[in-house]
Amino acid sequence: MKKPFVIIGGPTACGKTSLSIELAKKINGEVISADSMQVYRYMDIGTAKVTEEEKQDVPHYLVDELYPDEEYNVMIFQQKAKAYMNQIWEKGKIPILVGGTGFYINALLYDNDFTETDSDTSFREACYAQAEKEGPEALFERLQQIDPEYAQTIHANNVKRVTRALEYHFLTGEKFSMHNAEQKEKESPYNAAVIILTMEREKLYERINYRVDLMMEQGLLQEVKGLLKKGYSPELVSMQGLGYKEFIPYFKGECSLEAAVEQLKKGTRHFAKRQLTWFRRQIDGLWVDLSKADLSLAMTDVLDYLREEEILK
RNA sequence: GCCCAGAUAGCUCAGUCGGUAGAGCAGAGGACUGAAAAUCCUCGUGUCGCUGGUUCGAUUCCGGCUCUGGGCA
Repeated sequence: MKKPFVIIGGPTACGKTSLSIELAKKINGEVISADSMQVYRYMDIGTAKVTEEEKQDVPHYLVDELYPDEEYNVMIFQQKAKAYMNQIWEKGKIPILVGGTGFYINALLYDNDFTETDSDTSFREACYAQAEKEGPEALFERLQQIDPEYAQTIHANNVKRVTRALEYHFLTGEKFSMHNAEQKEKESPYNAAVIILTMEREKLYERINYRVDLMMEQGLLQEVKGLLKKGYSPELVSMQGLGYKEFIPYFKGECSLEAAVEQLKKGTRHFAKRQLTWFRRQIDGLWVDLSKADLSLAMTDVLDYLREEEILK
């Protein structure tokens, strides 16, 4: 008997948080965050993290669990999230995965395998050095030699992806394309229902722009300054998040505050678009357009869907 | 009222020595399977302000008009 699992995805600023909390109260659920940035402590305003007040006593996991200089990636997310799911089921409750990081959602939903390897980054660094020195094509040629199938699906300029494929081959002796093909075959081990929240593009962009202005009023600049003051380097993965990296040039005196804010708005809009692309192509589910339905109407649709999918009786 | 400059893609502008046009930004689409809020790829037809004239042919040259800057009174 597969266990019930509810997933709420969607682009940033579309209203995932409030819907997920309402739903959790209705179906006796607890929330696990599928978000690569909200895990980090001290990064509250810029990540639009749920506040204690918003939570309304609904337990949340994978929020505020790491320091900004700690590593986080799909594999760590997957391991932690699985553990929390089991805890939630033991209580007789339903886990609700909420977030905008589609890659993480997939990883958990299909229980993809991420082979454990050591965290030695010397191989990667050598790859970057080569790409830097001889150009990305030189690195890409190596991939064409060992895994032409994967090379065909990827662009030579995507040094990050090329490097990962080379690293995978280096560590396992196998082709990355084979591994990926296997993972794509997988069926979900859960009785899962996926709800994807969306919104008219224009309205979503308006909300994003407005939310950034609000973040500035709430003291985003002080938050970023505080992180730097604590000694967190701009190089950290956490500091590459939207709402953080945009202010580094400003602090260096390389751009005006207005320019940094505009950059953040633009970056967030582009991000929302990429998220939508991911959900469209990668995951089937119920799409709920929040620009056409208010929260209570959307909730009715969601509950109907959960009954159809036999998550609820 | 007169003089000068401009009017070209949603925005800022380039350009066509006369053969119906192109950059940046904005925007759109896509990829992704251990950095994913990251990384990467693709996409530019618009009455060239309106209206006459010259011309085989005008967005380009000439005249008039309208609007917008700036200057002089």
